[in-house]
Amino acid sequence: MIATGSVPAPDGAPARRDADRWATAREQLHARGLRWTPQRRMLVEVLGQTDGHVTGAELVERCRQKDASTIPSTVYRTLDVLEALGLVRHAHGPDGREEYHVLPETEHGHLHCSRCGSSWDIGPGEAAGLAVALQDGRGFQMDLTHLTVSGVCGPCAAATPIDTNLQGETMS
Amino acid sequence: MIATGSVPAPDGAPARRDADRWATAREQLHARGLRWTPQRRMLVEVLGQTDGHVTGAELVERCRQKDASTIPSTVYRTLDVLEALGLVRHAHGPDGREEYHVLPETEHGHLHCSRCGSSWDIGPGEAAGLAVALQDGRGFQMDLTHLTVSGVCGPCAAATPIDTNLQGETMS
DNA sequence: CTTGCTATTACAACATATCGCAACAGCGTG
DNA sequence: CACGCTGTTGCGATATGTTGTAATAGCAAG
Repeated sequence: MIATGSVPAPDGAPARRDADRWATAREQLHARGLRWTPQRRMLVEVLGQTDGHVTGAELVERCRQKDASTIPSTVYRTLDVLEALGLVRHAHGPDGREEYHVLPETEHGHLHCSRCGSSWDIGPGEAAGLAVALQDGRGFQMDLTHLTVSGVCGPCAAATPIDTNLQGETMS
Repeated sequence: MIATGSVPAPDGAPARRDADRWATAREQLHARGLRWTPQRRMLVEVLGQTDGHVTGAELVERCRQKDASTIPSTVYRTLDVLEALGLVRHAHGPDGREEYHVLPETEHGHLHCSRCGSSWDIGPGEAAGLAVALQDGRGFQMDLTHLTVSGVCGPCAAATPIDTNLQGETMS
């Protein structure tokens, strides 16, 4: 896989425009003096076949399927680089694990029910209230893509009206 | 719920009231058929001397100072139990690591600047907008104590010219 | 005080992510 | 096309949590 610069033909990739986005990866790396290596090429390929969210471990796993010699640290480091280029974004799942978003999805955050484990996307509209409050109050610019909100969804709240909440201890 | 009104806080010293909260830990455990062990006693003691936020690793570390034979898994499992009792809450720092809140602090979330690394608390007021939007829109009850918002704080945003049009170049 | 049920612990193996460092390799140059 | 600067990789070590399991010990009953 010594793709010496003269092989512009991206092997039979699906005719999808998304590919264009990733096709620029190499150029973007070059533009910053970074390199286009087999490992990076592979990860970009995997990402190109991905949509939505993926955990870091999942990406490592998929890369391993293509190349069993894949090293985790390389994958994580490459993801850092791609994030710097704006090709991916990461957030943290409800359990704190890394979770990557493949761009260019609509910017969104996540909602996670701690009771049933389901999760949904949060659009800019719903987060606007918080964003404005933080912006006006502190000039803080919220990063919606990194936002994960935990709580209890409607169905679960309705299913278990009375929970063993001991919080908010009424003292004295 | 067992409203133990047997110890109506002999309010001698203001600081002592915090101790009372932890003093009930044993009773609360018993009330659920759980046990009061040296390990739990130690962790509760450590938590009693803590305020604000602590990472799991930090707690493990402090317990180790009191008892070098402390095992991490025991600490984490005990924290889970204490969380079920409502004595502590956990969230995830910007890097996804566990972060515990010792109650009864005012319920709050966290704000973290990805540029300078500083962080602040978010009060119920600021989060109200989001909470209401999620509640009205989906009947979702947000858990503010588990909320961590990432973004760029005012000073950092001011220090760096606007480049949001390009691929957000998040250094690091 | 002894006994017994079972919640808890210690410990080891795993899982996920990061870091240090020496060897390697991409790619611009001569 | 070889050279060499420097970005990258491989890989072991480390950090932080999680989980399985046999052995231990809290606590209440007898």
